[in-house]
Amino acid sequence: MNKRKRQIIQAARELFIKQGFGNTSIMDIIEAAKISKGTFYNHFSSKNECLIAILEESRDELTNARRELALNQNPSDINELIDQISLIFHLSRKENFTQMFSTTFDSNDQEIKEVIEKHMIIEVDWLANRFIDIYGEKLRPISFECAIHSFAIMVFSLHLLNIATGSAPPPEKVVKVALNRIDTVIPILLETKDILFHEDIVQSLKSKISTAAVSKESLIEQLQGFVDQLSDKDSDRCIELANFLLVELKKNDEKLYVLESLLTSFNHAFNQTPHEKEAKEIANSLWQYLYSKKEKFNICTY
Amino acid sequence: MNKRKRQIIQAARELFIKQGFGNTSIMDIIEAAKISKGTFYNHFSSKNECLIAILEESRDELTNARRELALNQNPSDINELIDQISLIFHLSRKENFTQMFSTTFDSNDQEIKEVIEKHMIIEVDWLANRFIDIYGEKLRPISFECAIHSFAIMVFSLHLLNIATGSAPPPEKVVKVALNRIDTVIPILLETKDILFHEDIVQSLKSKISTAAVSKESLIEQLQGFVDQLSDKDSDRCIELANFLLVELKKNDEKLYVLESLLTSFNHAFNQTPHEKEAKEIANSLWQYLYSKKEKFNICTY
DNA sequence: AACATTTTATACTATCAGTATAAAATACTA
DNA sequence: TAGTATTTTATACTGATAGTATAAAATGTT
Repeated sequence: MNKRKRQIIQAARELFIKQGFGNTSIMDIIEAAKISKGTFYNHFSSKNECLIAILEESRDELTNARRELALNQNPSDINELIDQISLIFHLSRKENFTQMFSTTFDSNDQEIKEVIEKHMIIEVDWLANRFIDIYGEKLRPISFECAIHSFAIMVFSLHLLNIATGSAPPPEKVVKVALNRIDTVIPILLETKDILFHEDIVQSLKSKISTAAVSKESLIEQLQGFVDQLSDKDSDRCIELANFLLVELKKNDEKLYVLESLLTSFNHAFNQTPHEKEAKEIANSLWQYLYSKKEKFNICTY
Repeated sequence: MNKRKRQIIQAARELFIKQGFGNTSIMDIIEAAKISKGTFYNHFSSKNECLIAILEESRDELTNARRELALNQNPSDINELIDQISLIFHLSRKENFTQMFSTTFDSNDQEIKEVIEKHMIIEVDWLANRFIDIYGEKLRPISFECAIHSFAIMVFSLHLLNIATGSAPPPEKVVKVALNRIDTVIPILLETKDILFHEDIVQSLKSKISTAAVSKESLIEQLQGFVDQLSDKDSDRCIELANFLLVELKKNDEKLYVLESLLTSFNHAFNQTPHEKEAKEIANSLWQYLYSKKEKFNICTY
C-alpha cells in the first residue's frame, strides 16, 4: 500500500466517520489529507472508489481479527463464535458504517451497492461455515438458512436498540440471543426442511463471491517472488518468517497447523513496511489454501 | 391534497421508481411534471421533502390496504396476517423503495433517516399487535421481540433471495417461513423470557411514533367542520356517508362495527375530490378512535 | 371587474465532481 | 552526481445541480 494512498484513505476514513460519506466532499478529503486534487485523482478515480477501498480494508481488518481469535481455539466453542461475530458490530460502530453491513442499503450507486452486497454474502457465508463447525456436517444443508436468520436478527435488533436507547448496545448480548433462537429452531429445520435457501440459491449467492482456488504451485511461486525481492533493508524477523513459510510450503508434508500459527506473525511483521500490501495478499492466499484443506484437517473456518 | 402537489408527487414517484432517488434531479421532476421551478419550491422546500411526502403516501396506502383486508375477517387467522404482511413487500417492490423499510439505510440526510426509522417502528409495532391478536394477551410481553425477529428474517431473506435469483421472489412464501420460525420459538421465549426488547425499550420505541389519543369530542368537531363545508358540488354519496358517520358518532351507543365498515367507503368516496386529503385524515382519526376501543370490542388491530 | 394567488420564465449564486495542464518536487538510475 | 522519469502541486476550467430571486402572466375568487 502506497504511502500517499494510505494518507488519503486515512483522512477520508476519519471524515466519513465524523460527518458521513454523503456529507464529505472530495475537497474536504483533499484538505484533510493535505494533498492536491491531482494527487487524489491519481489514486482514486472517484469518491466511490475511495469508499470501496476503505470498505475492503475494514473487511480485511475484520478477517484478520477473527483469524487471530480462532488461533489455538476450539472451533466448536460457541463463546468463540460469539466473540468473532461481535467483532463485525464493534468494527462497524467504530467505523460508523452501519451501511457496510446493512441489508438493503440502497445506494444511488450501483458500484457501491454491489460491493456492499458482496460483503454481506461473505459475512453470511462465513457464518454458515462456522455453524457447521459447531453443529457438525449434518447442518450443512440448512447452514445458510441459519446464518441468514441469525444475522438478520442481530442486525435488526442492534439497529432498533440503538434507536431506542440512543447509544449502541454491546453486541455480545444480542449475538447470544440470536444464537439461542437459532439453536431452538435447528431441530425443527433439520426435521421439516422448511427452508428458503436451498442448494441452488446458496450456490448462486456463493458464485458472487467466489475466488479462484489457490493452488500450491501458484502459492509457492507468489511467495518465492516475494522472498526474492526482500533485501537487507528488511528486518531479520521479516526475512526469517517469509523464508520459513516458503521452505515449509515446499515440503510434501507441509505442516498445516504450523503454517496457520505463523500466518499472524507474518502478517504483523510487514506492517508499516513497503511490502505490507503484498504480504497481506500472500497471507490471504495462504490462508485460503489452508482453508481449502479444512475438511481433511479440521482447521477452523477462520 | 392539492392538484398541483399531486401532479408533482406523481411525476416524482415515477421517476424515483424508474431511475432511483439519487439519480433524479429536481429538474427532471420539474420537466416530467411539466411545471416550473417556482411551482416545485412552492410545494416542497427540497427534494427530500418530496420524497418524504411520497413515503407518507405509501404508508397510508399500505395502512388502508391492510384495513380493507381485515374487514369482516377473523383477526386471529394466520393467513390473513400473511397477506397483510406481504402487502408491504409488494408495495415496496412496486415502489422500488427497498430503503423505505430497510434496517439501516444510512441516508446522508438526518431528516430522511428519521422518517424511515419512524416507518420501521410503525411497522414493527403493528406486527407486534397482530401477534397479540393471534397468540392472545399472554404474548404481549414478548410481542415486540417476535415482531422484530420475524420482520428481520423477512427483509433479509427477501433481499438475499433477490440478489441470488436476480428477481424479486413472491413474499408470501418468505413471510410464511418467518412466521413458522417465530411459532417455534414462542414457547421457549414465554418460558425463559430471554429477550432483548423489554418493556422500557419498547416504550422508548413507541414514544417515537406516539400520536395523541383521539377523543370523541375532537373527532365529532373535526367531522362536523368537514360536513359543514360540503356543498351541492359534492356527490350525494359523499354527503350521505359523511352525515351518517357524524350522526352515528354523536350517539352515546355508537355502533363501532358499523362505523368500521363504513370507513372504507367513506375513504374511497372522496378520492379524486378536493376533500380527499381531509377525508383521509378524518378516516384515520376515526380509525384510531375505534382502535382505542379495541380491547373492549375486539376489533382487529388494522 | 377588481383583487389575490399561483404559476411561469428567466436569470442568478454557490457548491461540487471531475478534467486539463504546466511547473515544481521527488524518486530513480546510470 | 547528473539526468531522466514520476509524482505532486497549483490553478483554472467545464458542466451538473440545488436553491434563490423576481417580474410578468395566468388563474382563481369575490
